[in-house]
Amino acid sequence: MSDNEDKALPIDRRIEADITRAIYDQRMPPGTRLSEERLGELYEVSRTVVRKALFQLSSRKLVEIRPNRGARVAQPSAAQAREVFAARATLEAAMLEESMTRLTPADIAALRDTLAHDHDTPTDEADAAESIAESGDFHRALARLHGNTVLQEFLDELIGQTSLIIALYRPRDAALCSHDAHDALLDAIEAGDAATARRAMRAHLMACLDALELDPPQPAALADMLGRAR
Amino acid sequence: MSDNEDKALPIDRRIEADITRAIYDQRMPPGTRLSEERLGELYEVSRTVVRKALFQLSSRKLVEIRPNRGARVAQPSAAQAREVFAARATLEAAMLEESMTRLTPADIAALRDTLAHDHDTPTDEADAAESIAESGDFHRALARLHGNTVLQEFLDELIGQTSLIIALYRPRDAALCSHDAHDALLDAIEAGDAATARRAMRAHLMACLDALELDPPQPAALADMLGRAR
DNA sequence: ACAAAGCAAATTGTATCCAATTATTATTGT
DNA sequence: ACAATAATAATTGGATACAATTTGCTTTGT
Repeated sequence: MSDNEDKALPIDRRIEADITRAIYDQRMPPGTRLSEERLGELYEVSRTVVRKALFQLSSRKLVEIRPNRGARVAQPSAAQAREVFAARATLEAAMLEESMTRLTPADIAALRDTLAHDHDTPTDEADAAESIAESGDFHRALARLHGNTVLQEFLDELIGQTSLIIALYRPRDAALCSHDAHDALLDAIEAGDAATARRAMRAHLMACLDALELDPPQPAALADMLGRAR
Repeated sequence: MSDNEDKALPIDRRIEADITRAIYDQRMPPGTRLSEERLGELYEVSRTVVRKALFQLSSRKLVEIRPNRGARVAQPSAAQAREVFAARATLEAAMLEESMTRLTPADIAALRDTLAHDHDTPTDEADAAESIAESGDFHRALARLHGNTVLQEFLDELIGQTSLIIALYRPRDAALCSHDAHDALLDAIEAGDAATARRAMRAHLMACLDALELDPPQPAALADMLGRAR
């Protein structure tokens, strides 16, 4: 009875879900090799079904499959990172603006509850992973209020990719997409009109993007590290 | 030398592309069964690679795979149809509004050329299929001007699903997403500001949606067809 | 003659096997 | 001792074989 959590969903879906969760929770860093045979023996299943799961994951851009070279957890480039955030800004701003007419005070209260619940966690150390996951949840909850499941699912994909981007490009200490930022965003939503909310959302996402360290970490500074070479 | 068009792309990609094109061109109606064995012998390839292609297609929602029941060309429900059009309206309106600052007269001229090229075709009869494909091309071209490839690819998916929706729900004669409508849209873009263009795009897509016959074609009218039954 | 159960054919799901490619290690020559 | 090359091991791509499920048909009983 306490064997697997979801008993109904097929084994390949379970593998997919497990890897997805591991990526979201920052346990599987970008670049991690995903050997078909290894995964197969882990789940006691043939490579056939593992391959199926890996292909599904690659269609969501969470893993990258290079021909004859196997699958790895994807490593989005800086350019891709910028595009994902730009896409999120466009999409989430538009969705929020359209939601504004329908947004009830109860909706906003519910969102605040989610945030308050998160405030308990100290946000101190390496549980930044949890903070990132919760940030995603907030954006997902906001999108759900819009009501369009097609856009919801697409945003889900983008948020998933954002996990990888943050894992790759977040500076050592900086907390990203802080709860405070979400609080401020909610304030703007509550107080302002549609256009204001739209701008606030875009500003928030662009701030998150700016907090990243997308520029290469000194690729040519090698000489310096070797003393007074060259 | 004249064997296959694209020699470089792997066989599973080719199958995928062929089916995609067949759907776009309305040659493969929704609901068409896609037997793994049949496709395999058609392309002289094993079921393994056919399955791969079919799964890719299902992730783009062009085919529907039901466990142990095989794959069919997808049949989006009326509810899904509405959501896809709503998603397109939100997305394309937002993208267009953001493009407006960058849009040069040359861009608009290029778009008009595409439309003029299409005007040649009489739009008379069953080549409505071609008209539909060209309509998609117009929207794709417009999206390309925005510059974000992530949103571009997503819109591509939505346009693909739109092919299925039109195949399912377009009334007998009515031409959908007419060239005239696109001309008018371009006029609005050329003349107006960002907000105007946004509204024009939304109005255009909603007009397309309204032209569809989404309501069930008299599911309870069966009795009438059978004379004075009941 | 009709309904229901059972049987047979076809189709999908999964495992295993072989071929092809890539990565790693060993070897050899300078 | 190092570089380049050759041999070997490991891993993925694809085909075949078998198991499980579904579908259509036949048969049987009332």
